[in-house]
Amino acid sequence: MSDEAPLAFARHDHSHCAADTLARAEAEAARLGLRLTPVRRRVLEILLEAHRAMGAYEVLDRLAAEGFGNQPPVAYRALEFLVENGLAHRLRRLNAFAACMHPGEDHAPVFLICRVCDAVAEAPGAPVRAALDHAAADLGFAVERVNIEAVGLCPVCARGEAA
Amino acid sequence: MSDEAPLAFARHDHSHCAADTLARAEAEAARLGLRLTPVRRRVLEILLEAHRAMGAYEVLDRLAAEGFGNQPPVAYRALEFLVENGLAHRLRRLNAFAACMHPGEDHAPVFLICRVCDAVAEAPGAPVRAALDHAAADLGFAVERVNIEAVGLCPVCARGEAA
DNA sequence: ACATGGGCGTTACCTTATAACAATTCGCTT
DNA sequence: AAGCGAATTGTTATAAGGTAACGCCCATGT
Repeated sequence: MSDEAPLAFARHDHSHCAADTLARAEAEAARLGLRLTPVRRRVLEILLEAHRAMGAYEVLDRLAAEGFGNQPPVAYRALEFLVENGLAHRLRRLNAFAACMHPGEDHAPVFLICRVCDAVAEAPGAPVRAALDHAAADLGFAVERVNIEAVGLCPVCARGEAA
Repeated sequence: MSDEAPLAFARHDHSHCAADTLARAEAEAARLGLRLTPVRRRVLEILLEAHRAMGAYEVLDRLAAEGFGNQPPVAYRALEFLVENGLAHRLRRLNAFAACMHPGEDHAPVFLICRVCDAVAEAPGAPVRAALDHAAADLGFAVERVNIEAVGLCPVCARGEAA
C-alpha cells in the first residue's frame, strides 16, 4: 500500500473536502438514527483525513495510538458499521477501506484503482449499475449489493507511462 | 463456503458442461501457446468438476491428496496462471476462484453471487463493461482489468424467501 | 552434452479476518 | 431515579488467506 496516494485524480482543497464530507456524513448518520460513537467517528475521520484506501490494521494502529482498543475487532467492527451504513466503502481488491465521498447520495459507486500510484477514485456508476441490474434480471437474479472495481491507469500516471 | 452449490442457476447436464469447457480451455491454451502442465490442468479440472467457487486452500487439499505439492504456493501459482490467462476467475468477495465457463470468448464477466446458497453465476457483462469504460473515460482513466461482483438472491432462493 | 529458463516443491512467514466471551454503556420503561 | 435489555467495546485466541525466497528438476535449444 503506497503511503500518500490521493483519493481522486483531480486536485482539490483537501481540508475543505474532508471537513465537508464529514459534516455530510454526520447529517446522514443523524437522519438514519445511527450511533456515530467515538470509535466509529474517529475511524471515519481517519479515512477522510488520509483520503485514500487504508487497510484495517493501518486504521487500527492509529486507533491504538489514540487510546482506543488495539485489537483487530475494534477496527473491523467500526469499519463494518461505516460500510454497512454507506459512510465508507470496502475495496476488496485492495483489502482496504475508504471513506465514502458522497454519503447519503444514494450513489452506485464504481472504483477506479490506478495500478501505478494506487490512487482510488469513486466514479459515478448509475449507468453501470443499471446495466448490471438488467443483466442480472435476465437470469432472475435480484441484485442487492455490488462491488465494481476497475484497475488501470489514472490520467496522471498515463502521462508518465507514455514518456 | 457451502459444500455443493451449483455454479449456474439453471439446471444443466453437468458432466457434459465440465468436459466441454475443459476441451475449450485446452484449445484456448494451445492457441495461446500456454503450457498447461499437470498441476495447472488438474487445478482447472478440479474447479470445473466442483462447478462452484473454491478457496485456494480447498483446491490445495485436493492437489495434496493426489500427490502434488501440499504447500500454498502450489495452488496459488496454478490459480494465478489460470486467472492470468482467462481460464479461471477470481472472486474477491469470496476469496475464491472459479473456472471460466467461456474460455477464449473475450467476455466481460459479471458475477452474481447468491447470499443464501452461495451459488455463483457468470453473466454476460459486455453492456456493463461498456458503461464502466465510459464512466472511467470521463475521468481520463484507462480501464485494464475489472471485477464486477453482485451479491443478491438467486431465482431458486428467492422462491424460498417468498414463502 | 550442456547451459538456460520455467515450473515445482518446500520452508518460513506475513497479512487479513473472525469467533467468542466479559465488561461496560446506552436508551428506554417503569 | 432505578432497573432492564440491547448495543457497544475491549480482549483473548485463532482461523483463513496469501507471499517471498531458495533450490531442484526437467524440458528445450545449441
